[in-house]
Amino acid sequence: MQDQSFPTPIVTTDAVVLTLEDGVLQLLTLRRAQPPFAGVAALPGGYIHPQEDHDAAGAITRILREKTGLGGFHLEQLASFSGPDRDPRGWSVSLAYMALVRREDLGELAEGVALTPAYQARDLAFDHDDILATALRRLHDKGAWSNLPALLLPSEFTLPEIQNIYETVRGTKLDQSSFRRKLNELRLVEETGKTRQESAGRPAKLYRLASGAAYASRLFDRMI
Amino acid sequence: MQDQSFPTPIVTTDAVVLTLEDGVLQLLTLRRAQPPFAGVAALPGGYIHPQEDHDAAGAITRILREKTGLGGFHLEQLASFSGPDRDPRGWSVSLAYMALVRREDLGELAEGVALTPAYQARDLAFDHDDILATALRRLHDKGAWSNLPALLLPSEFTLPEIQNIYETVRGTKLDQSSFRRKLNELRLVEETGKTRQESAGRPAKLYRLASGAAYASRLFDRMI
DNA sequence: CTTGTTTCTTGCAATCTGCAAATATATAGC
DNA sequence: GCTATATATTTGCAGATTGCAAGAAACAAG
Repeated sequence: MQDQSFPTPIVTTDAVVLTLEDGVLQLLTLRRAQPPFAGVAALPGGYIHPQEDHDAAGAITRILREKTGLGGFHLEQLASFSGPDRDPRGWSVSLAYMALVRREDLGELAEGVALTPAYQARDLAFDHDDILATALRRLHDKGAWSNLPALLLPSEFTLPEIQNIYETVRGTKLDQSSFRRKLNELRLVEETGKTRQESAGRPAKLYRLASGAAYASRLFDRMI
Repeated sequence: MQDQSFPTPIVTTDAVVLTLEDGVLQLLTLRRAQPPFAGVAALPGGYIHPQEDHDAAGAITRILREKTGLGGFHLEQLASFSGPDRDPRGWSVSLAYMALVRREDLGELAEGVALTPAYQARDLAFDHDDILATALRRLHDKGAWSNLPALLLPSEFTLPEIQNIYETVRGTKLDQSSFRRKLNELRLVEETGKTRQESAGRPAKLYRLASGAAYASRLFDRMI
């Protein structure tokens, strides 16, 4: 750490914003107005403003608010992505975050903002395909032992719905009775007293996330 | 991502280098020669050199080689640390890595380089205490389901030794028969045919890490 | 050869999981 | 209303996994 006689990297921050719509995991993208990659879909992101941002998490929070109106979501660091080629403007670093949002908290989508099925999204600007893949992997991993996937659900949901999001992020079917046994043991959800019925069949009870359960322990002992 | 009319953050990279000496987890520190924090122990780190570094991992690899002579270790990204106060020179970002090294690959320690017990290390320069805490947490978490702690062991080790490092990073005792059963199921280790005897008692067989086992699945189904 | 020490192995009760069947509550058609 | 169909929810239990504890093995020292 001597004198800094080197060109300093460009520093940006980007976010993989995920939500659940009709049982499908959706990625929020922005169509870029300016070069580079003008017209291409990209993760929301931008420069850090040292004068106003308290840290990188504060920067991405500000950027998400400015560009999508979003406020109130689960935010966690993903990783950093760096190198000379990922941004045509020069050697750059992106501090990548993952944000999990309830669809109802997203409201109407502003101009240029779109939702696309997360597992099909491709050809994003920069190396954003890689960043997305990292987020999906993280969600997969934490799906084995945390309540992270549940944060995507609406405020009230059914047991088939919560099982479905876990199956989606894990990419496997889960045993229904085992899943519910765990939900009870961990006190992850609590009944609202209401029920809901789509199509024919027995109505499903509605649940909400239990207040204290920011993080449960693992869901299944034997989940990989 | 419009014009960059803002002061750009300082970008550095730092590494928590851990190794095992006499069964104790040790942190590699450098005594700082220059301000800020001259004379204080710090994690090895430095500026990224966009001209010569292919990415941040390349930068920290170069820095570790230059400052400690080290080459050949397990390296993984930890997190980024950012903000206006962590470095007196201004708003900064550190891309933090964790490196796990065999003590035998570290050789003689160069001037200014020291090993200190990782769980007792305190009052490091900058926010390096926080970075160390993040590394120890990561090692704790991955100790539940990966072979990461085993990468700290010498090339030949005994079963009590490998169990000890897992118990150290997890902070708990593990059942001996269960631990060995898993080691066998996962084919994490293989016998060398040799034995070793310290003090009294039955000699311990020597093992090496199995070649293919870069990452096993979880060690114990029920480990948190 | 007996005792002490450390390593290694085995047996088994208690717990956890996955499968499958049974039960509950609705709609739709007659 | 009654039956068939559909979806949600619960229950029972065989089989797998784990933690505990005791046993067996290999060496040093007296």
